[in-house]
Amino acid sequence: MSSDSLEKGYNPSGIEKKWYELWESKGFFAAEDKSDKQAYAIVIPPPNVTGVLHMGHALNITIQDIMCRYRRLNGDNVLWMPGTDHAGIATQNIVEKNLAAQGVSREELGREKFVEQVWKWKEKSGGAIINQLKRLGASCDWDRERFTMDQGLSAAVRKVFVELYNQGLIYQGQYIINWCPRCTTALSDLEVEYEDQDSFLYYITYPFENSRNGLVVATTRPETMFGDTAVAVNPEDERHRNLVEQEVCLPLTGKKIPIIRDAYVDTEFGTGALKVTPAHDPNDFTLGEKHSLKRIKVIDDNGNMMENTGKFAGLDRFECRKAAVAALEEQGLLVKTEPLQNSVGHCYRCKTVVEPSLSKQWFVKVAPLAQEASDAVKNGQTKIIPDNWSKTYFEWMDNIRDWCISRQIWWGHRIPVWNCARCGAVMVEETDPDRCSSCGAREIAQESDVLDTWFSSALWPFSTMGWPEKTDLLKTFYPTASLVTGFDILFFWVARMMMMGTRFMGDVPFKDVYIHALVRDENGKKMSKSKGNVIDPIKVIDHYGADAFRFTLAAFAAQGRDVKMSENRVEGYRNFVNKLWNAARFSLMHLEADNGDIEYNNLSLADQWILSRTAATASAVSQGIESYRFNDAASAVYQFVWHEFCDWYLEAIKPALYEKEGVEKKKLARAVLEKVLESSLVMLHPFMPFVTEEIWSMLPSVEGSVMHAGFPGRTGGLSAMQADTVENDMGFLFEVISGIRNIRSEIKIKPSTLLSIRVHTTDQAEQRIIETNRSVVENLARVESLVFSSNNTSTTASAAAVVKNTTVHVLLEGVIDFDKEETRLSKEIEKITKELLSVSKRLNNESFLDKAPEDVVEKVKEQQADLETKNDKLHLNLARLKEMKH
RNA sequence: GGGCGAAUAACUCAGCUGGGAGAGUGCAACCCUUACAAGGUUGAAGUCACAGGUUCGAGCCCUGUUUCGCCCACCA
Repeated sequence: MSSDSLEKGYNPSGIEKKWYELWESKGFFAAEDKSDKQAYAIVIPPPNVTGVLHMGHALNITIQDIMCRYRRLNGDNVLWMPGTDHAGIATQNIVEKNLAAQGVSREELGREKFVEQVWKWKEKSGGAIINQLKRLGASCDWDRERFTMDQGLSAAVRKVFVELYNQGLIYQGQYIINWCPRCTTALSDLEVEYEDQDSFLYYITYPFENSRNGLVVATTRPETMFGDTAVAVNPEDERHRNLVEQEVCLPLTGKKIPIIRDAYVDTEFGTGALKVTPAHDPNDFTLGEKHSLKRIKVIDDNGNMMENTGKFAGLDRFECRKAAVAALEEQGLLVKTEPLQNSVGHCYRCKTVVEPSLSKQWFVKVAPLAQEASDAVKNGQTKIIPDNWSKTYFEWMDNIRDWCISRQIWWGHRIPVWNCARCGAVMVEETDPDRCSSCGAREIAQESDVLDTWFSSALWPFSTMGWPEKTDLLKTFYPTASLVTGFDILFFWVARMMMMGTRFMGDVPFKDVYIHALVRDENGKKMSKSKGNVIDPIKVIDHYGADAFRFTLAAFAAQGRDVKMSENRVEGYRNFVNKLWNAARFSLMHLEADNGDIEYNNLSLADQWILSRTAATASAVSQGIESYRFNDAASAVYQFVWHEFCDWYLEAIKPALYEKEGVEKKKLARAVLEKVLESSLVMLHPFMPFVTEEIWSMLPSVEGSVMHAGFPGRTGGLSAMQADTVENDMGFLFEVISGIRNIRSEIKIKPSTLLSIRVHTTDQAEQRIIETNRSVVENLARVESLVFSSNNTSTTASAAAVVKNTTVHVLLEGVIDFDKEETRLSKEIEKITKELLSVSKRLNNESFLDKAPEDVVEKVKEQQADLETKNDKLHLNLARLKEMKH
């Protein structure tokens, strides 16, 4: 036996790396393109190539790995498809920053060279996160790793674009969009993050011609006034009902602009007069459309004032705000300024304030796609778990606006549209054309814009499997089983995959969407670099081991909105890993290469019990994982391993293992011990892959990897009836032991003192249980002498524990402390009395007897009977004790 | 403005279709009993946010209130 080589404490460093490399090199994570086995697929939410592993990834990956490893243990053909996302703006920003450090701008470099640089960066430092996923133990099929910009995926993107265009679902047009002046690109509505901000509301007089009077408008953005093409009032507004003027003068410019009337204007806000800037405000844009107003852009792509703003030209938009206000004040046109909290949009990549701006962009007409995607969830083809997210999903799908998909950056899928310089023809092609398809001219130019990153991610579930080719992989694995993700990208990603999947595959991309919580710090705050509250998952792994960390995440993964991460908790599960390690160390001292078969007919009660519990646990773990209740699964196996296997079972079989009951018993116990340890390792493997594999490799009786061991059966070789009896009997034995321990502790008998006990029982079965498990009681309660007595009246001093129909007397000659035992008994009686009261109250209630279901009434009656028996016996003992005191 | 969620032991949280409240940590006491002190045994600790209602019975269902968090929306 090699237990000498096992360290006392489990040390994960080195072990994790060893096993991960072995699994990978042996191809244990590989899926089969075609197979008779049940197919099970998950596509990874592709992290950004720029990504660094954070807690959110860790939870997300752990959950998926648990499901994949669990399915493999059940013999499925599992595909966990990995890859990364090119993350257009984010990646471009990083490379630009690097270049800036060398004093080079991307414009200086030119498009082609710049994109080359990005690829170089990607090869060198991109995808670092993949190695971090491996540290976690992620069992992805790495040979299939994909990238949203690789050839296959790019082909898929083109095909989808062209088809959507041909279906009339992609169009180009001049609309107001969200513009980031820092990234100099358009953004979709989703890519704008709104934040409440302390601003000012400026009241400005727009005078009538040749008058000191005018309309006072209220605005938070005076700098846009140069683009005003009207002032709007509500026709119902009393204040403006008698207005005769048709125009006002736009201050600082001298231009005349019309007064329009529209019910859109809120009479409650400001002065009830609204300046209208169709080129820089989405609402004003619609208003302008309705009233055929001119659209005048006054802020350029970099956020500076344009030539048409006169002396303000060239100023930054916020500088201009100050300057304009000052100028207005000087002219006496600023009526007042009051503070106002409003919500301002920021770029989700660089946090710059977004400028709503008129621009020519490409859009996807999403309504028809959204309809299909919405229906797929309504009719149950895809299930969202937890279900309350469905409502959010529907809500969004129902109110969706067209998706701006063009980005004015260089890193990404270039829009496959060419324009002919000669005849103006527009070509939308899957393969690059070399001449105009209508006039044959060679002077054609491709659109310079690239597509929104999320456009390619939307195709991920099928593009990664080889679409548009008809691959075996698609046939085998599409639609995938589950998509696991946080709710923060429900709209960005999940909704769009649903749209593209239903449209291009004719089937949903996944059957289940499991939305997990977001990980926050221990105070419930979002982890962010600026707050400095980020816990680095890799550091946690270094410190506590990947297994402990994964188990913590699983235990935390209750279906909810967020989980609070604390290292304290990880430490607890590190201890659990260590507990398992030591249980294995102990077991290995007793196991041999051949421990024989389990002879079900000769097993001890403890053996039968642990087999029954193993089966029950296997069932609970399966159910937990299959229903996305990972915390239930984790706590079931935790409870089993620590408290049932270690605390009770291992202690209970020590007499047998040390051959205090003969060779035969020892052999039987070994066979069961082996089986239960193996089952425990397998059940734990999805949660703690490394330590379970390490221990597995040390078992003398098994070969191969724990990954292929097969998930334990759910019956344990016992019938349900047997299991019931066994658990009841064992429960009784535990109570007897706990009763004795309680007496020892409460009346302060040292643990080193061996006890003498006398058992009195009126129940044959109970006597038999104690008798046949005598050594268990002796060992666990530290008893040296155990006798049965038919006589319940004792002449010697004793403390008594009552369990069902049995009274256990702990004999206390010389050591008894009457007072302590009296207090203990009284306390016990008090407790019982209380319980008895509540039970009787129910049984005395006629409506309860009348209306409650029979089995409930029956149960309560039994409870009452048990409590009464116990109560009687306790009183008897208390009375005797008092007698002896005198 | 609309929607979603949370409030349970000192702390962090479980508690799925209503039957009488659990875990981990922490706390207290005792113990280095030949796997484990990263451990063992025993114990204390809760008007389940508040107010009503439905029910024989409510942490769970209904109504309202308070506090906190998140998401969405065209808050000049």
